Amino acid sequence: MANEQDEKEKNSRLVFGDLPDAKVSPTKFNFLKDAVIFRQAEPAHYVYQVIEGAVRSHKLLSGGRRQIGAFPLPGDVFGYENGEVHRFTAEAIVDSSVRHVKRRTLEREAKNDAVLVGTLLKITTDNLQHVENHLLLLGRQSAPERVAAFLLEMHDRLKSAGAMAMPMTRRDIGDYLGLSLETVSRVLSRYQRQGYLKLAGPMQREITVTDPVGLAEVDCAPL
Amino acid sequence: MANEQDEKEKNSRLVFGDLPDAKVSPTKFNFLKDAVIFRQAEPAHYVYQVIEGAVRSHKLLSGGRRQIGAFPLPGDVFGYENGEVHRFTAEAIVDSSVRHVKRRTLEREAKNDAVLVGTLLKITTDNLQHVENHLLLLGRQSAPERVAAFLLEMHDRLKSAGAMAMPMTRRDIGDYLGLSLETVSRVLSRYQRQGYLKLAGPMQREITVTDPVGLAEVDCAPL
DNA sequence: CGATGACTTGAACGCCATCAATCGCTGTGG
DNA sequence: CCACAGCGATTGATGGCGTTCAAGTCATCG
Repeated sequence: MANEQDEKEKNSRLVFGDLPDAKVSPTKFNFLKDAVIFRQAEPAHYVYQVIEGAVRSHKLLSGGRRQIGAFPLPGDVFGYENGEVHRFTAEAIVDSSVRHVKRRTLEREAKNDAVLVGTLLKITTDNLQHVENHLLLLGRQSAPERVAAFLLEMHDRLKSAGAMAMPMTRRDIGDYLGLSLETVSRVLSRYQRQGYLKLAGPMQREITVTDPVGLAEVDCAPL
Repeated sequence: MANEQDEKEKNSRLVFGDLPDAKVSPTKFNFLKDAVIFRQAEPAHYVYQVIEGAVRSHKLLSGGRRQIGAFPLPGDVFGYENGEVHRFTAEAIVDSSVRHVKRRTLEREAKNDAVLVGTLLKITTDNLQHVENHLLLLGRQSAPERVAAFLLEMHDRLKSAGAMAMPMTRRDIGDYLGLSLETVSRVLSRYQRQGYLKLAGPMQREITVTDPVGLAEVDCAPL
């Protein structure tokens, strides 16, 4: 919690950096916008890490309904499944580059490396924790609360001084929050009118949170 | 998937049975209806298993809003957190008995026991998978779909020939599905009228699913 | 420069929550 | 033993929040 960026770099180094060069892929794989990185139910041969760009991982339902589970950003590890298959589909949100390592390799190395085991466990735990918090959001929070939570999450993760350049569309945000794209748009507009944030850029994708404390109050504190 | 009951017994034996007797608690702990087993944010010293009865694990939000994450039933392991604290509160739904083992003990043993490591990983993975599926349900499914999914889940887990004796209230079900208790009641009534199930018993807590295939069609298949 | 895609905003609808009344079962005390 | 209080479930009425449908604007791209 103290320094998320350091954590991320530590994970990165441990999972991707400390393996023998022959076994880890030094190559960057490039994916164009909307390209599929892996599909749900495919065998999970690789574990991935975003180098640059942004990814969305989602599940589909009949009728074109979609639930996005996470937005892996640069530094984030994704697609690490303990099961045999991927449980989400992962796509590049914008042109992105990614590196990967064979899951089998990772597991083999882990047998002789207690620290690596811990790192993998931490990735799973963080994953689990994020999903558990998202349960509460999807099950019991109102639209304004959800959008506030999203903004605060991104505010934290991007730790940008100033405007955040959101790579995802309003529809992506909606599918992450269990809302329609119109509702997301309306709530963002309202927050701008109320002075919580400022929208800018060509598609209003640059968001500057001007009042994180106010948003935290809206995103009703747990308990 | 082939035989869930066997899986459960295997996990049970590996986590609770194969440890030196001195280290595993042979005692049954009894909890009265609505008693708290552990609380969210408490240090997670123990891992638990339901022996008999039923448990609910939940998170709270302001305004009395509650999201139940799981209903551990006999044989199920719960409260296994890789982090230092519990992320849910666990309560007995009805008078229940539970056994537990120290997390530290488990971790120590795991260092010399690759199989135990696998078991713990599997518990975490199952956990993760369940929560991920629940995300989709809470984010994108309609009330009738959610109730159908719940019925099918219970139908699978209780593998009872005939009536299932639901230990939880309509409110518990609602808080699990992100619905109001009234909506749960209405949908159940409608399903009974439509011949999908039969409600019986003092508080209509005995549910017999008469048409699981029909319910599976309602609970819109993923893709 | 027309076409496409993303965003916003308005209007109307609908699903589900909320409020409220009733019923049935359980347990308790007169 | 029975009246009554209390809890859970059901069912109806109403309303609101968010979805859906529909324009209209703006930026990007062929």
